[in-house]
Amino acid sequence: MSWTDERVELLAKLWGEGLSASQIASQLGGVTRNAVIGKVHRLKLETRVKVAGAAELVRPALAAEPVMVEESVEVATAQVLQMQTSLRSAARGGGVQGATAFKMEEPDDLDLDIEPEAPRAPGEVVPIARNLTLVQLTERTCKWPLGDPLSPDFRFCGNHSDDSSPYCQYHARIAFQPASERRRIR
DNA sequence: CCCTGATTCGC
DNA sequence: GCGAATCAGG
Repeated sequence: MSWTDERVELLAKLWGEGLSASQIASQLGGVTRNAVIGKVHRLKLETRVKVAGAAELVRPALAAEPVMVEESVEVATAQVLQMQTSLRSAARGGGVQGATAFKMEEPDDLDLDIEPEAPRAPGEVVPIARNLTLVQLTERTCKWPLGDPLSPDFRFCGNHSDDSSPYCQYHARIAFQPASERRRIR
């Protein structure tokens, strides 16, 4: 695959929106993240504020000059996704498993993260979804769908899934229920 | 281990 | 110009 004008244009657009090199690579197809990074450098379009993994991702959107509403939403979305990734890795690094989940008893519904149809026992822990888009899924991200597939807000859980499984540990339990355990699920 | 971008250098 | 390998890092 070569760098046609169209592909370069898409690259520049996505890079400007704050997507990571690997995400852009998967969306372009036929190239690796290394290729994307290399191209970005050759094009000298470094404008993006440092990414370097975690730290501050709030600044860029606010510092940028006025943009059209729709574009702002896209940027904000990308940043939120990155933030979730950062928070997740931060929690993982601390070895505190509880930090990535919350008890169902607290009705502090963060809307997007709750699967209404999922039956849960009191006190059972529900993982917070990463809300990844289709192109962000990899071999080891949970592919449990969240929301309306026809909506632009459609996302996937995206939490880590064990090698062969298409779902994270939590959603695998829901997806592959033994007949004995399956009770009334509307 | 998962991920990020940066750089080098043979092609 | 291209991008795999490598480096440095969260």
